[in-house]
Amino acid sequence: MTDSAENLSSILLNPEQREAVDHFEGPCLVLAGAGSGKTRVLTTRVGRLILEHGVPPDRILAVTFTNKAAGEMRSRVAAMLGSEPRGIWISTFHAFGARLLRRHAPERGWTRAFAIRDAEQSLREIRKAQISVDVDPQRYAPRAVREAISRAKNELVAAEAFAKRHGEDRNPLLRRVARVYPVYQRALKGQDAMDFDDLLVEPVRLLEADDHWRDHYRDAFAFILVDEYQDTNRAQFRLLELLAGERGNLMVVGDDDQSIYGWRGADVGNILSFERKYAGARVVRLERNYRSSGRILDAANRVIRQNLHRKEKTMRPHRGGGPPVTLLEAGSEREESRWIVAEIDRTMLDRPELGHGDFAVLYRTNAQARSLEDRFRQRAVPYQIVGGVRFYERREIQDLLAYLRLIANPRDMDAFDRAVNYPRRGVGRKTLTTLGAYARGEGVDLFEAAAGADRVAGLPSRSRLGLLEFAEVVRRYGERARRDPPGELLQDLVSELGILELLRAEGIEGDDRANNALELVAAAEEFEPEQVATSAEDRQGLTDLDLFLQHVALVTDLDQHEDGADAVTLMTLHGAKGLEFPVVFVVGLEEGLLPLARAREQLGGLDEERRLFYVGITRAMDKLYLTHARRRRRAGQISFAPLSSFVDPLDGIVERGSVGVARRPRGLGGRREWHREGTRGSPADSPAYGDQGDEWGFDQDLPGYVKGERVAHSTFGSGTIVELSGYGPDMKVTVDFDGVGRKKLIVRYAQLARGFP
DNA sequence: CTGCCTCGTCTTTTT
DNA sequence: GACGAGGCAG
Repeated sequence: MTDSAENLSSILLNPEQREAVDHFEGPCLVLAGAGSGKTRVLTTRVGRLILEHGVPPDRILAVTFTNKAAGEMRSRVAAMLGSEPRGIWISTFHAFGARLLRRHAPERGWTRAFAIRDAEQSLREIRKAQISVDVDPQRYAPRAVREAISRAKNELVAAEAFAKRHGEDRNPLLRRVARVYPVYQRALKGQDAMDFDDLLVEPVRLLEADDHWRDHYRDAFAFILVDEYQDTNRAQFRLLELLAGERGNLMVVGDDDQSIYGWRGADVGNILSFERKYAGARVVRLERNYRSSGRILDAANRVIRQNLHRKEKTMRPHRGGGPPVTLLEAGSEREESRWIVAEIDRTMLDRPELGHGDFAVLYRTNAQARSLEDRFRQRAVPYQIVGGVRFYERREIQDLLAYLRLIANPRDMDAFDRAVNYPRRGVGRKTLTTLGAYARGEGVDLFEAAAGADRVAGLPSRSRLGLLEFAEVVRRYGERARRDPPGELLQDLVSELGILELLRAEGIEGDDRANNALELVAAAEEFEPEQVATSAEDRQGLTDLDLFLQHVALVTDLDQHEDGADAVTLMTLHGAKGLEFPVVFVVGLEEGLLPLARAREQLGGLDEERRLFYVGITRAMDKLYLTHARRRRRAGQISFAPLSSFVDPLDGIVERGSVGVARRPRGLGGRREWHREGTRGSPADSPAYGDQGDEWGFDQDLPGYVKGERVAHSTFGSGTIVELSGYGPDMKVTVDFDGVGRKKLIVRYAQLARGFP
């Protein structure tokens, strides 16, 4: 980026970009297609507001979705202005919410040191809540319950309102959620904890309820800018609305074609709502693409045109044709990985100006990273996997964090449960039940009960001792936390508990785990409270440990992507949004994987998958590869799937190749459905079916049932196939029979009749 | 009573 | 391939 060298007013902008940058007061909607320079527009506008309009930086609020995007904006603004403007608010929605709540949580019933629960922790809390209101976690998956609660929060439906609305719902899940949600919410509050969604919801409640603070912040944030606006959910829209007020100095930048977070409650409709709410808003469209070659852009346009409900726009190339898009068919994911790594080697020989950092491999699911990683390792090609098993979600990290959380907040029962028996202290389920009963009887919390384990009847001496020792450690560190920095606390804790020795003794992975623990210590030592709470006033009453924990909860691995690194980037399509690479591989283009099979079950799900594909394509600057594997291991099973239908519109413009695929007659097995195969006993296990010349005969053997197909059964009547599994004689179908419900049938016995209406 | 083992289920994407 | 549940041995 040469922006820093350029004088602000001489930055090259096209007329549309200039219009957006020049926009001063009032609402403005920027529809910015992929690669149209939206970050440049946002950062340049921030620069102009400060330099040319004299707006104090602390009255500018810029919100993004990811820490990565926030960091990018921050550094580009700094580069443009020579240094980071003091006091400017650039952060993610969630970090912004957390920052407001650090000031105002007491008005909402939490303390300012509130704990932030990550997804895993929420799940455990929900499971507990389910059990307490007698909703069987086996029957109602806690994940599904969490999703429902999260959706409700995103739509600003509080627990009581939800209970009232859905207590008698026809949908049995929602009826259960109506019971769980209030209990879950009370449990969080009782432990001084919030989940991610609360970080958005509670600020909204605060501003809605309190005129004084609403006016205060409206005045404080004279100008608001929002990146990736298409990904906002209802709560976020409301928050913006409250902050912008009537004045509406609000610039939102988004692209409906890149809306890929619908599953998380994002509502593209917010683009329409914006136009409705701010009827006089200026609308600017950025349709010139500066990133991709003409060929790549052509492919992108062809793909996205398949979506019907979109704001019509066509990205126009700024660059010439470039090499053709390559479509590769591989026999298996191993072949796919091999070929990709080999192709990277080849390309680097051809084009010595490229480094490993110029390549990216993008996939739909994190699991796909595995076979790629194997191959990159084998061939010693440097790579970085971004996302996946997140550092802060690792067991050893969570164990240590649990101590810190409990030290900071003895009310945190999730932390208590996790830390109390780590390292092993002979405290198991029974001991905890006994302790819990005692605590309830005495009206104290678990932590106090543990500290008084002496007085608890019916505990084995080993458990009693363990509890006392544990309580003593936590108490002692709790006192230290008031003055000592988190790095020091953690360092001492790790050595006092003998964590490293314990982890190293675990065998193969032990050393890695121990190193991770050390990395956490290092992260704690490097932590500067000023990063999180800039003003001394915001830090008042909070320990550095409190701030460290709030910070950690909002950091993900995705932020650790290094642009400068000499390594191929491996990440999900979701993770790739906002990035660009000279050479991009979009892999796993199979029906059922991209698009994911489950997406078909949701309204608009397929369109969202296609947008995801579009996002992947538009990351590429010079060369784009699309790959698919005929056979792939998924969830311990082998699946077969034909080429994704998403590639159809590229017919005729792609250069095709294949590797490790036996030739087969056309017209056979061309059906667009993917089938799952049991590994056990299937011929795929035998060495004869290696990577080459593999599944000859497989496709032909598969009874041609297709998901969605209508069938009839002598007893159950007619129905629709909703699931296929198993292989050959073991093949099973799940059929949703009209009026009878779902039945899983073994094809061999079921004698299904086909071709039913 | 705790801890280890096996079994079965489900696994999309992320702040 | 990960995690929870449930069973069993020490």
